[in-house]
Amino acid sequence: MPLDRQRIVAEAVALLDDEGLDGLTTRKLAARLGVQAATLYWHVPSKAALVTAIAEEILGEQFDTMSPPGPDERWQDWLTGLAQRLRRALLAHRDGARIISAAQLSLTMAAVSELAMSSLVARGISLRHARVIVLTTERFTVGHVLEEQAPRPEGAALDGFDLASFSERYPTVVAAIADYFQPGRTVDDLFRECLEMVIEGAAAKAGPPS
Amino acid sequence: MPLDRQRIVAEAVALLDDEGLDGLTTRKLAARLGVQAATLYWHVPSKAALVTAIAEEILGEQFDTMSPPGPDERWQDWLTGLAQRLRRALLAHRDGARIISAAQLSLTMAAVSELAMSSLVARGISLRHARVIVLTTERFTVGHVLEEQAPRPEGAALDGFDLASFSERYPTVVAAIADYFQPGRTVDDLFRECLEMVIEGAAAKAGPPS
DNA sequence: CCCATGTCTCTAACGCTGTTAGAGAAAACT
DNA sequence: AGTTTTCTCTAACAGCGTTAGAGACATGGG
Repeated sequence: MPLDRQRIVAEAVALLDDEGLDGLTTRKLAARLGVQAATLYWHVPSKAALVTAIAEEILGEQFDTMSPPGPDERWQDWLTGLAQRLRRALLAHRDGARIISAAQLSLTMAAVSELAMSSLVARGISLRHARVIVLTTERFTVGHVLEEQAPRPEGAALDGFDLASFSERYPTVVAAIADYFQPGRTVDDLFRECLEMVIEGAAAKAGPPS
Repeated sequence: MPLDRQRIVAEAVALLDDEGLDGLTTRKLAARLGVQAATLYWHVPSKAALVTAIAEEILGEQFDTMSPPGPDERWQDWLTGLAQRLRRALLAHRDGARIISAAQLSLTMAAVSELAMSSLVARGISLRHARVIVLTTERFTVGHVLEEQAPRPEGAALDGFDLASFSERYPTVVAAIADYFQPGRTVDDLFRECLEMVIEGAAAKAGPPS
């Protein structure tokens, strides 16, 4: 069975999950496919293009089917669901947010934006506002997941890190983190609250007269 | 004059501005300092630590002095200014947002969060809400600038990119971009509008009873 | 049947990266 | 003067993305 682009991308995603973006290497990927590294270049023009293809693959897992908001659905709720799917797509794979950031131009992302903006416009929101709302939601989501997936600082980076003096200097931050580690609460709750806030701002901006 | 950590970081920022994050290399940096690459490792433990130090330097340029909101100042306006300063810090240097994302743990950023959260708490906002507000604002800002600084896709990546079919498939996105290129409007306006929206959501969430 | 053409993979290498080991110079203390 | 500490050097390692060019293999034409 000959190698093809789709198998390469699929195996690249698997390698990404195993080793992260920094471990995603043309040689390791080739080895997994039982092939020499140079061979990949017959199917894929560059590693940057491979990363973009990975991004499409990852997004495609959550956005293979997209539907506009139902007639009785508030656009706020629909957009919230969209953002949550985007987050789920990024979280489903290691360094997912970094992959999306590194991707050069994602058609899937364009399709998401298109559907979102046009749906808002269809609800009577101005094009400019729709753009602001969708852009803000997307960029916040990516920014948020980017930090969610940031590696817990290892021992090496924490030489001379004194928790006591940190707590003294930044008591509110520490208290906020402590609150965030309360038993019932999860990282999903935090995202939901933040997103809710963004969407609330969107509603305020979109339909003050409505 | 012997080499010291501060000179290394300063020159690293200059190199960053000249060549971007991908061009920031230990050997090039050493050459600029008239030294061998290995020498850097006596002053800095690793490149990751160097990137973190660069992040601190960049943030420090905008946040060397920080003051809480004035007694007559709305916290919304104050927080808006803070986010705008953060954006300015990131935009002031090439790949600034990527640098901040790659940094492992920034004390300056912690100080910003501390001041922001405690200022909101001082205004009667609950700790949890303050955390959500500050986190959302910060992450949105980083996510936004990250895309602002993303390289314009080059000719190489646009093989087989057909603008006509793109406009056909994603008309709303294209229209929104066109709107955004109108003569009077700048990228700063777009950020301001998005940020305004976030802050408005924050106000709605923070003070429903107030 | 043989040859040519395209498709796919190989070996080998280039220049680059971050990083380490260990030698040496120079300056500062004892 | 001798020893120790501070700083820089040379040399090298393993790994990276990428390219050139040689070969294997199948396919289709004369």
